[in-house]
Amino acid sequence: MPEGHTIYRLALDLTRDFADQSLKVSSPQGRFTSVDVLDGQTLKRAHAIGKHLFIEFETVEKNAQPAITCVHIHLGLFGKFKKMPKEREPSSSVRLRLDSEDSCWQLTGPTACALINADEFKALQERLGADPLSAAPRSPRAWAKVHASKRSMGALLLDQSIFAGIGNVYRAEILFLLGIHPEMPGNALAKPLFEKLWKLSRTLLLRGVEANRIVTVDGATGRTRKNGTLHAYKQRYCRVCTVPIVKTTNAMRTMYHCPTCQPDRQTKRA
DNA sequence: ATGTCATGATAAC
DNA sequence: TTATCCTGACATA
Repeated sequence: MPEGHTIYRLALDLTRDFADQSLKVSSPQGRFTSVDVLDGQTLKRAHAIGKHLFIEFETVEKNAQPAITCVHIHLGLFGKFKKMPKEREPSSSVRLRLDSEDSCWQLTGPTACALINADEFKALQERLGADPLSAAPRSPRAWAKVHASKRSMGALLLDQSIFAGIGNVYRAEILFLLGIHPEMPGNALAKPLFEKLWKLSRTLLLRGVEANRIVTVDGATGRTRKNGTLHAYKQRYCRVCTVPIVKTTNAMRTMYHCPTCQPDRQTKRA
């Protein structure tokens, strides 16, 4: 499930496998047209902001100083970026393939995969809000936006210009764990509870990076399919109070909440 | 075998 | 608010 944890983990894994190595870079699908610029160049690092992945290459052209060339990738709903056995032949749907001596990664189905210049990177950086994975444990700007908004907490958590990296699964889980009704307006959230929310987002995302999947239930390993790893998202019954989970729509996305554990649409204190 | 929905985001109305 | 893009898993027939 590509929410922020997936992208952060990808950045770590790509950096681990490829940093400071010259790579064979190709687009078997042919839709990443500027891929030639990167072939044979050195990958310096990969990093993430929210659900956006950036891979930086040091590119050297003839008679020119080395420059940094940045690839911007967004998986969207369907994208996958996975490590493959090196001997695997790329299928015709592979948008981007990276090969080192030892490792091979393939990208399929992304919403975005393109070179961007420094200005375009800057614009993205400014468009995105703070990422709980990379930013300080508190985010004054996110608080200011939430505090000033009468939009629902469900909508605000999905807003990438406020919480970069939170997706539909994490929003359901975070609101459940804090007992916040998804329709509660942002301006009704007391500051201490916002601080808790930010810290919890960071904790859960970090756990997601480690497990490489979303785990919000304490003690759930996520290894077996039977022991659920989630509290509310796509769950039938609340595992705390056993009441049926309610399915609604919030900000045009499916929302799940427990009517007993998240009863209160009014002002909430921590 | 066919249809529906999904972790996301954008453009256009 | 809707249509649209990309792909795969699951449900229904």
